[in-house]
Amino acid sequence: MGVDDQRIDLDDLTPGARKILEVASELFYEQGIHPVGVDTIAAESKVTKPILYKNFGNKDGLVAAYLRHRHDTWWPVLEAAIAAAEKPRALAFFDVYAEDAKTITRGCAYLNAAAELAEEHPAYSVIRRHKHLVRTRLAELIAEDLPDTPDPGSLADHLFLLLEGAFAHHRIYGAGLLAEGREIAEGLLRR
Amino acid sequence: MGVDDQRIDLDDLTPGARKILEVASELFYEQGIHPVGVDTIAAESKVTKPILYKNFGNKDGLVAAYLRHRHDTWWPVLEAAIAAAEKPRALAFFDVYAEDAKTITRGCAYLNAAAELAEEHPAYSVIRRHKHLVRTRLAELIAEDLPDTPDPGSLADHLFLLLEGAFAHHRIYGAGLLAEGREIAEGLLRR
DNA sequence: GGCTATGTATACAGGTTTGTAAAGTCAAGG
DNA sequence: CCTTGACTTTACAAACCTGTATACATAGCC
Repeated sequence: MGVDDQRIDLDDLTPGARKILEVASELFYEQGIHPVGVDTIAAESKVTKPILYKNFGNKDGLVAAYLRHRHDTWWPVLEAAIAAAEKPRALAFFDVYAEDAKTITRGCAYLNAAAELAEEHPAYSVIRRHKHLVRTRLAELIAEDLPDTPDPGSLADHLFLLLEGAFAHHRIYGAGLLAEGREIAEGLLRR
Repeated sequence: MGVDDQRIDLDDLTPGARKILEVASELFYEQGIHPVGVDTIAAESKVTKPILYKNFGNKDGLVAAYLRHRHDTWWPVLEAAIAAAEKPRALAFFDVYAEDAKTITRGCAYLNAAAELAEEHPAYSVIRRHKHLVRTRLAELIAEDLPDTPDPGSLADHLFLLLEGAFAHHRIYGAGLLAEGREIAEGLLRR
């Protein structure tokens, strides 16, 4: 419960619902939420609209499911990178983001969605939760790996801003800024 | 020429066009681009649709004009703050952003627009230019005020990421992150 | 006076959007 | 054998969207 009661368990989804979610995830990220209609999603996934509405309620529900599913599949990738990383493990965040940026070219899906949606949208809490988890996980790693840091919370937020600032501008400045952010972060952690 | 040939000179606009631009700027920022229709803009500004299309061509043209106008009115405010600031003047960026954040609550208008628009959209170059000007102006101030800095370009980008990272998350984390970013920046500049 | 630019009022074309209704197919499992 | 659940097909309702056409009013300026 708590967070997990909103998880999307792919095994619980019918094949049609799973296909819809896959196609919607791809299109929503590549083109944004508003430009992609449910007709397009239904056509592309070869599953009909009534099934879409039966499974996700309405478009807003599908958007929320898209972001939840994206988080749920991405998070284990992050944790695996953290588990495999040398100390200071906080740099693993930069590596995972850089790896993502090789295949996805529109920056942060959550910030993009937040820019399009009103705060009342059911997906907005998903966005907030995702960012909150990133920020707190980063703070945990700093506190564990650099226990002698005078102000670990401030250092964690410092890295958070470097990481997220670079990713937010990925579409404008490309991957270079992310690499530069990583170098700066490395310098900060060495002291 | 160069950049200025795309400036929006408010004196060159007819009263109707000016009103349209004002109303569109407000609505596009507050609600986003896609949710605001031209009918709404025409109704709210009490100027009819044919005048809107005569002055701005189409909705895309109005969106581009919105961002150009926003930049053109904001930039002198920034320059005034820079002129009035003590060294290191780079901190003036944080103060202007923080002042903005008191009245506007949806973060960076340019990142928000970038998230909604395709790269082929006529407004996209306006977004790129705005961010580029911010980044280079910041680098100029660093180079002038801290001439002994070993790597001024890297320090400038460091501040850029702190500044923009905090502003990009304004809608999620509020003004606190911006204040924290400023403190971190102050610490970096003191050395 | 007459030209030009600005704006109004009204209506419409043509397309796209979300969302629903109704009837029927197909396969697994008790 | 028969119920249940997943899915299809087709059609439709009701908004909403961008953009245009037509005809008229008004005011400044040469």
